[in-house]
Amino acid sequence: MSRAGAKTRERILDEAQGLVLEQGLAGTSIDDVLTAAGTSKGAFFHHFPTKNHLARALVERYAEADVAFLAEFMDRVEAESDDPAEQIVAFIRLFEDAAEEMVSQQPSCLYVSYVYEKQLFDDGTIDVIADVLLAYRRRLAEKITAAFELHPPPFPIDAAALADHITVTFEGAFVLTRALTDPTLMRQQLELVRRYIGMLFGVSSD
Amino acid sequence: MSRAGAKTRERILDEAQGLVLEQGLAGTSIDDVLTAAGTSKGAFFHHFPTKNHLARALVERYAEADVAFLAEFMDRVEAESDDPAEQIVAFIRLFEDAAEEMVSQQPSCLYVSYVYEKQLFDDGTIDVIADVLLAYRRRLAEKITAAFELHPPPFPIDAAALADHITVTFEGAFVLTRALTDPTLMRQQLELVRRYIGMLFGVSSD
DNA sequence: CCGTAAACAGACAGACTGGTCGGTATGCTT
DNA sequence: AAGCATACCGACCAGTCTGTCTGTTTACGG
Repeated sequence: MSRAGAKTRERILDEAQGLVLEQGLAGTSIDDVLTAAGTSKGAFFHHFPTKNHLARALVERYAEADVAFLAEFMDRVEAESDDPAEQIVAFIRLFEDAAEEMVSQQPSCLYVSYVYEKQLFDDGTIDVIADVLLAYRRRLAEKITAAFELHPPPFPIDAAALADHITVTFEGAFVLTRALTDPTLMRQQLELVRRYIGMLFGVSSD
Repeated sequence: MSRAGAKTRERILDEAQGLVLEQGLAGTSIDDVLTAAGTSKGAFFHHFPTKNHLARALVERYAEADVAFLAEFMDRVEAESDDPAEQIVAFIRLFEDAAEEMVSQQPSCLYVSYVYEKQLFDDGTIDVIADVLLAYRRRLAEKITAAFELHPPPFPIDAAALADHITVTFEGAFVLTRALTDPTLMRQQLELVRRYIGMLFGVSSD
């Protein structure tokens, strides 16, 4: 579409994301975003009809990148090994690096902000988040199921729940990281999950 | 102190807690609280000099109850067994029941709301949260350390990190519960942690 | 090089915010 | 009964919020 317009739109999204991650949507005024992005009310409402449309665009962009992450990491670990158990362990290792990077930049997740301010959004916006979480669950759970066929677990265990445990740990670690201002916590927690899954599969997780 | 006053104050705190858990502090106006509590501006500012004082009072009450929980549960599991490993497993089991109860009432944790709206509060308010999290870490970590002496783990593992993993899972499960509207998720996730710790100790976790 | 639409600026409106203030009701103390 | 402190009410104020409007600049097709 527009040539010049796209630039401003991106700048607004970038700055808004930083601010919303830091202080939530309700805590971030449009004027805050304008100041950060160095632009005007006119420009803002030219690109977004309402504040909620910005919120929606934000989470969609965020979710898209997240899904791309999942796909890329999965591709990489599948190229490295044929054993689904080793693939998952390798996946978490990649995840650790990416998560530590995120924490060092800004220890925050847009999903948490959004689900804790639910009433601000129409249902569709929260659905975007649910879809991504379910995508992670599905993709990881099928790997886990395959891994359990090769490496039977010591006790019956739900593959979807174990898949969720990775994202649960990820989101939970953000909370503690913010509360305790400890940038090392994220990696530690994900490493624990990696060890856990390694043990379940009876596979090396070093 | 005051007899009649305490009632209104409590009502304000109760309603405010529900609203803040649901929609965050920035998303909750004083008028919202007044309507819910069926009282007036005058009453509110009689009991709380500012909105932030309410926020502080809220989290202090919440934290106090949380610390009491920790103490009570620990007492109960210590009465049941002398093996620290079994105590921790039993602790998580109690935790599961309490957490499921919380989720069914309102799947939300005040700590998450607060740390994701940090800039609204003075540091002291976040410190209240950090203190509780550290109390959990300390109490659980010393148990874990004791348990590892009786039941050496299969690989070196940081007791504090493992202790944190319980609270990380707890907080993270809230996030997914809210996103997916799945009330069974909390118990599943805590059960996974219980199994994990049971495996590490080589102790039954059924 | 002109016309037209997109891109942007910022003054403005109106609702809502946290917080103030003057006043009243109630109950305890002396 | 007088005096006083606590508890409470709701009109009001100043500032902030989102969203609108008018007008100007920019860029691109013909």
